[in-house]
Amino acid sequence: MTEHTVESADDESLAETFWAVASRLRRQSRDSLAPWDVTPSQSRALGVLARHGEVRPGTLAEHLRIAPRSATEVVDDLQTRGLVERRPDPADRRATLVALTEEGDRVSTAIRAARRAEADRFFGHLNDTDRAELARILRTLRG
Amino acid sequence: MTEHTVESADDESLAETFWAVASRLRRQSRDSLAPWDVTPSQSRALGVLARHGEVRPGTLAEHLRIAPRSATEVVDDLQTRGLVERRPDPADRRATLVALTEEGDRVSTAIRAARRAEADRFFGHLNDTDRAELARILRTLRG
DNA sequence: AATATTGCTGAGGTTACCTCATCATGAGGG
DNA sequence: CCCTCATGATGAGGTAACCTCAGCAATATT
Repeated sequence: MTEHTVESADDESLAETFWAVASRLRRQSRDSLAPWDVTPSQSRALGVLARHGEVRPGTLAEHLRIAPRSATEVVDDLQTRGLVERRPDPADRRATLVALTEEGDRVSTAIRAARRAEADRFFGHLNDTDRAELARILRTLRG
Repeated sequence: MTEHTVESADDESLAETFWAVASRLRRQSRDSLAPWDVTPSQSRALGVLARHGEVRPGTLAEHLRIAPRSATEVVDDLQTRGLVERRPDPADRRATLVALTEEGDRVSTAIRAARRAEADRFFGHLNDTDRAELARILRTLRG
């Protein structure tokens, strides 16, 4: 007998399974970043900077989908570690531009390789078809 | 030309997409729990208690996959809200049993319904096939 | 020129975890 | 029976990754 609510009994466990996977992935991410003493959120910010070059904190926040204030925080941490520097935005004296330092560039490159290896380890258990399916379905859900 | 590392260029974005979805789901979860002033981690604990009846904090921790100390904390919060009570374990005077109060039972039932509705809203965008595929693939990854 | 908006950051808070140390109780060996 | 070791819970204290709200400076609007 088909239910009115879409497979309700299973949806709860679908969410649960999703979170179980998330937690595994999170742990593994954390571990694979350990060599650089960089947290996941810092590494995400490094990724944005590597892809977009210098950006304002506010823009960084948009890319990371976090509040501007939170981006300031991540930038602070990265600056303390010498991976990033702030310079005045010549176009607007209120604004700051955040850019990778040379070391930030080196580290972010290394991390990108490590993340790739980590993703291979994690998603590599799946065959090509399943991986493609997963990507497609997740993109649907991302909204 | 097929790569040696499994679709490396896409795996990074697969992880990214995964996290984007996770973040959306987390926000929605939080919102759907708002009426009861219960946090997601508290609701997870309520779920375990509803399913397993009274358990020790340590057992609860295992089900939630968190450290025993952290379970103590969740129980504290739930007890403060009157949703849970601690009673001595008659079988071991070191131990405590955590059980839902009547209100805890009511709330956990209501939350279960809300979570179901929420999952419908979230995963309901998918057709039956995709939802089954997603469940299957995630179970593979859960390990 | 006056007002509103924008960009950043200080202050302070929250959630959900963690480890380590402590204390009581329980279990097994001699 | 006592001694040692293991176990169950919790106090103390810490962390990451967010958040809001308030305030200041600079720019944009009217």
